[in-house]
Amino acid sequence: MTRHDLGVTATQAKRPSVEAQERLTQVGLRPTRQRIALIGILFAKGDRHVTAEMLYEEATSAQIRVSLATVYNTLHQFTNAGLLRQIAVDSSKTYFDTNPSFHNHFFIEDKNELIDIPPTNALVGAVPIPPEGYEIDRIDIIVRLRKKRR
Amino acid sequence: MTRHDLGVTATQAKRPSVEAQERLTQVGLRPTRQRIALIGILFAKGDRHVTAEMLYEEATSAQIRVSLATVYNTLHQFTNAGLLRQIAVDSSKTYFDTNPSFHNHFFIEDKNELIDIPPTNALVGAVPIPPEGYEIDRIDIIVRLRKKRR
DNA sequence: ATTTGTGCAAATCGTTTGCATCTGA
DNA sequence: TCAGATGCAAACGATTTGCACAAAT
Repeated sequence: MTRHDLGVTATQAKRPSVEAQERLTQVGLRPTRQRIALIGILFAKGDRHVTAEMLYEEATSAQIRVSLATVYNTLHQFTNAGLLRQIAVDSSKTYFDTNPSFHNHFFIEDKNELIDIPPTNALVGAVPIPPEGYEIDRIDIIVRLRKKRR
Repeated sequence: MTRHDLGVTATQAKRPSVEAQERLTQVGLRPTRQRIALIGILFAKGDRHVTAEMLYEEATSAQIRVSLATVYNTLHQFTNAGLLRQIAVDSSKTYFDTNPSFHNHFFIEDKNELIDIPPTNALVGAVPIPPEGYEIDRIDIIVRLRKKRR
């Protein structure tokens, strides 16, 4: 079980999960009803790439009462806590990745979909040396894909 | 002289440039007053990373009458024509790079500044294989920098 | 003369904020 | 009890759009 996999199934998402509660407490966030529910949805099924709107829709249709503003707050709190990673694909929507460890992404332009690049297929290289006084915060690599024209 | 360097100096930017006109015609855009002026500003001094707002300010203070909407239009037209490259650093502002050829960027987080990674310092590696039916449009690599803490 | 571009203001859209109310420790 | 969290609606900021007018071919 990886660090970001809480082992919560989709059906469990609605019920308070002990694991989710512990996880929240660990990172210094109060285990509220909304946060427990959201953490449940986010980590229920493997790695995901969600927008605030997507998560909000999903929570709402799962009978979880939560406001969009709280979804935004929660996503940022989880990101600061290291549970999520933020990804900038374009200047409109912001995506959040449930796998915070370093890896790269394919972005399928005609579907606005973000998928992990399998590690066996990864783009790796020398890490550049930052200018004096700065250090690397993180490296974002996005490989943009378009439909192959034949 | 590189392909994207028109050799136009800052002082020439205000006067219609034959080179700018030719360049526009080449890519199928009518050489209008605004487009000639903007192309002049953009390529006057080496590689740059501008936002629509930045370019608009610069044009305005150089006595060039142009609307912000036209700046947006023009930036997109130039991008489609291959004169510029669009860079997504975060989900607020959109940056345009006057060097459309492949290279990577440092993003200085505390200054919201984008700079080229010198080629000698570049991050290169194996190019990942896209999923079936897709091909690589482009690869965006952004190395985010924060002030070194001592 | 016809097509294309421009400017303005209003509209859009994702995201943030202010503030009253609620909740968890 | 009471700091911290939530919900709502209003505010925001970057970008886009509709449309009348202007400029280029």
